[in-house]
Amino acid sequence: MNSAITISTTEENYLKTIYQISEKAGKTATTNAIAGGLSTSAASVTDMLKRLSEKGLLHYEKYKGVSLTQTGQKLATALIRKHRLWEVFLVEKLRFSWDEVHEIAEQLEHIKSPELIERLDDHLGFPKFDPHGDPIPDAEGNFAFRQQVLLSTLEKGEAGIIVGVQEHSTTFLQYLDRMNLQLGVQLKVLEHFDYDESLSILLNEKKELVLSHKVCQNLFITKSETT
Amino acid sequence: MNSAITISTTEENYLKTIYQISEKAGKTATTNAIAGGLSTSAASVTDMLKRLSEKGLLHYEKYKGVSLTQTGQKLATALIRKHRLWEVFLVEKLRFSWDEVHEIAEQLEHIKSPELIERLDDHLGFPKFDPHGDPIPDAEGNFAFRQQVLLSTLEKGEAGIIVGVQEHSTTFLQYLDRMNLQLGVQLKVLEHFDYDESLSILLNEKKELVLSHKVCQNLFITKSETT
DNA sequence: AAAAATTTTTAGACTAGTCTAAAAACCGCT
DNA sequence: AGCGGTTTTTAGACTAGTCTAAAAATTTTT
Ligand SMILES: [Mn+2]
Ligand SMILES: [Mn+2]
Ligand SMILES: [Mn+2]
Ligand SMILES: [Mn+2]
Repeated sequence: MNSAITISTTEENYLKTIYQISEKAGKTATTNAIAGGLSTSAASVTDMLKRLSEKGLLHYEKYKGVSLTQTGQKLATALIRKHRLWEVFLVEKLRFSWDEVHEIAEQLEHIKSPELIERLDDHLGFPKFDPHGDPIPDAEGNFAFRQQVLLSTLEKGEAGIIVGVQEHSTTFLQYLDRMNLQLGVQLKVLEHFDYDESLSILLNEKKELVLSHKVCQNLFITKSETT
Repeated sequence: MNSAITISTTEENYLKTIYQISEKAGKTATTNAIAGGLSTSAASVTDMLKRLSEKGLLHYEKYKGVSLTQTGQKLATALIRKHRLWEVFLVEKLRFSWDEVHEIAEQLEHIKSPELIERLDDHLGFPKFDPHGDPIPDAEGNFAFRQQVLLSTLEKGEAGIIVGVQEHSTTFLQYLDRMNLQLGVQLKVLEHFDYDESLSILLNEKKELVLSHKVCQNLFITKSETT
């Protein structure tokens, strides 16, 4: 039945990058964008696109950009699933902090064993979100949906809970730690400063603090009922 | 300081195989033996030996076989450490059975992160032996020693505890499971049959059973005081 | 000690993945 | 419709790792 295609780690990384680009940039991924995402040359990308197209993992037409096939998408989401489950493992079980796990998960996501990942999922209690608040797709590639907005869109007086980050850089994550802005923290907007679009917020109904616009644009919030 | 040599997964596998061959076969590993251990051609091995020698990981002289340098040995034992710790993880935490873990550990052992492996060790409670009874070297490459003999060397009346297996094949491990011959099981030799060198043993002071010579030559036992 | 058998090395070729430089195609603008 | 700039593809070369076939060295047998 299954024509048992083997897929290399390199190919997997291309698929994942293409998936992530297509996801946010609407539909097709361009050669240059892929090259950027993988820190490789455009020439290498063109080469690989031909090979992946040959294997039926994406639709490729010269100069037209690419989009993943059903099969290609399945492989990409499986990779994201593995990446995020390993991140949960590293944080929950091995006590790594959220800014240390991405690089290790980049390696672990390529371990090949369907049984392993299902058992890991079980071991972790079937988490739906990773340590950065990103949704973990199920084995079929379906992501959980969650109502969320950027903190920068909240009005004065509105309240909510931090549920995720948009940017994943180490410096941002460490900054958040320093400010006690972990996932699950409850906050309320006290004041909006038009001058630089910074916000004054109240953390856990205790600490008051001012956040720059840049920070507010990178924090996902689920609004709570304001009584 | 550290000239930051990078080492590929392929190179790691060569080092591990050479270490394991040198260990049991006395001193130097031959080209053919390495080729056999890695299921590759002798020509490929010669090629790689030159490269690893160039990198200072082993001593190579044409036609004379090879032996690992200090550095090469450190890398090899680090790999064995990782392999065995991951096997413990798979069995203890993810509930795999001992005949399913080797292949997965072959992949996991190549994950590069010193921090990861030390945290894993901690998480597992610093185990000294893996699920097959093989010793887990510490971070310096030192193996724990344990008094052990093959079951086939026990005399009638002698008793002991199963502490390891010599052969690691799936069929052997599954056979042991079927016969309830797990690590830690206590046994006593009831009778020795000269005809085919099989042994009649008493398991956990309860069940009696006859084991072939082949089985007895692949089970490690730590003798207990016979009162 | 020479012949035969075995092991190891060399030579040459192949694949996956990468690069740089140059050519070709595409896009926006006049 | 054509020019200029940007993007993409092609061409050609390089590395790591592999292979087969043949040559060279070593070991075993006679
Ligand atoms: Mn990540
Ligand atoms: Mn994440
Ligand atoms: Mn193993
Ligand atoms: Mn083992």
